[in-house]
Amino acid sequence: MTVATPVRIGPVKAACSNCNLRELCLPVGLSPEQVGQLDELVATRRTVPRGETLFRTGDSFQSLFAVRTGFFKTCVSAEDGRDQVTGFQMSGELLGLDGISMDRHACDAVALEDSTVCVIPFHDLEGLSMQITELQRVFHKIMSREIVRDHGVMLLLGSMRAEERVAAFLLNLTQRLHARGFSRSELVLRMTREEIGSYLGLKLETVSRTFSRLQDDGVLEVKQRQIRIVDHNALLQIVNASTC
Amino acid sequence: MTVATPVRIGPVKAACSNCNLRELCLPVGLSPEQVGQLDELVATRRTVPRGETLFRTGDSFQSLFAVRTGFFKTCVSAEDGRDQVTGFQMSGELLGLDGISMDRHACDAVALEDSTVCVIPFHDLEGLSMQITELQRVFHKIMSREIVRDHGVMLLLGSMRAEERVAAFLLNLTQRLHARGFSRSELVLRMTREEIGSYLGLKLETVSRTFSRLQDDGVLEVKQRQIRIVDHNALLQIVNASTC
DNA sequence: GAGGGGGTTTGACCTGGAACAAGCCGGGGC
DNA sequence: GCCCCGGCTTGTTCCAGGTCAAACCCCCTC
Repeated sequence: MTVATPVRIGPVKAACSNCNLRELCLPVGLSPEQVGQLDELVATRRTVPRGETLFRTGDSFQSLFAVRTGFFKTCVSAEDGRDQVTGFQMSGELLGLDGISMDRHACDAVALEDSTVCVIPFHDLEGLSMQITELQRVFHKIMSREIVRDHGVMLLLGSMRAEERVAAFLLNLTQRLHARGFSRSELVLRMTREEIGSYLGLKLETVSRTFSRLQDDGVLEVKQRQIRIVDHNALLQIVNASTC
Repeated sequence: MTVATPVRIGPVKAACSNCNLRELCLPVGLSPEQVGQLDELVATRRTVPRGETLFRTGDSFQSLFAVRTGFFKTCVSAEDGRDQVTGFQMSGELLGLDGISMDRHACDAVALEDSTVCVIPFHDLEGLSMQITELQRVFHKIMSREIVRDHGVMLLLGSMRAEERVAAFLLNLTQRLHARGFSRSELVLRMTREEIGSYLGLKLETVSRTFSRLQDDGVLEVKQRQIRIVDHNALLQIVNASTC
């Protein structure tokens, strides 16, 4: 039984049972036996080197993917080439939910660092979730959570100002990283200023200026992609600041 | 067996089997017997007078709702009171998917005209979809479609200019209305300029000005909430126009 | 038919973020 | 070591859309 190394290409045996992301991923709340049944289904992994796509708009949809290690962005593009980053995914998060509706992927998923994903054949997942109530429930919650998240992004894009967007973005990232055992106050951005800008509906210069301003104000320390949150409360206040 | 009248309040017997929205709603693609099983489940209707909420953020989540007649908006609000319209729902469309993730609704649903909805107890729906593969599949597709739609809105909010947003909005509305047998070129807006603006991330004045400009350019005829699309292609061009 | 009020239009002005441009910084390759 | 290049910062200018204000329109009520 081979062990996956970061550079290895091709399928490798996965196993939810001994995965430390159990509590953040599809198996959340399932009994050990049920997770065992999932193991059968989630049999393979795939490695995706930095910069490569996991899937692309229009690709036939067969499987969902759970990020095991690494970091992804998803983006949709208009006919005219403009594109929009719709999300950043880290370990334990699912990719590909958009593909279910038309049996084709509706966005591109790109690895922002060398990554590995677990391949979850969707047909099999539907089958198993007809046997395991809890699995069905978890899956529905995950889809619903994505919808709620998207609505939050709409609120951000539709009614927040640049500084608020950046603050909300940082708080969201650190909160998710913290759930994975990382520091609440230090983070390394995996994406460029341009990708952040696309996600937040801002230009990269605006993102950069906003970081600089927050640094001047003593809220952040910014060294390229290394961010230290000096004043967490200030960030919270920026997000909640009513525009009155 | 009573018949629902528009002003009647309270539950009334529903029936998917003889509903003319079958092909746009949850039963799409199910066999007659399967739709019969759905009938058992979708037993009640509710009327919602114009201006009233169907559910509110924080309400305990029990059921999904299928719009039968009328028109809704959903909106999320930030702590500071700002709010963002996240969607407009017409007949055949589902409301409440956001509630699954936390067992509480995560947005408000408000009727923009006197409306009726079919009540779909979610627990029962999950139960039935463990028996009917096709129902499970349809439901997953509906959730996924919502995610894809949301990503489209993010693209709109993140990277389109006012005129493009308004054009995309009108094309989307007419396309959905057309699927329900209405004209492709005439529509009556059910929402205010302010609600359109909130959805599109614009101020009501900007929405109004954009309508006026499109009217001056001979693309639309606007009489208050009555809109006639004079030049459908022009709208398409506005949306697809690359910014080069 | 007078009055009122919510929604809408239009005008004048202002500003936050975009656009353009120049320089900087840091890591990788030779 | 040096150079190169992609990503980042910072300065300047500009404009789309926001803000504020006034008037208008339609419908409803009395």
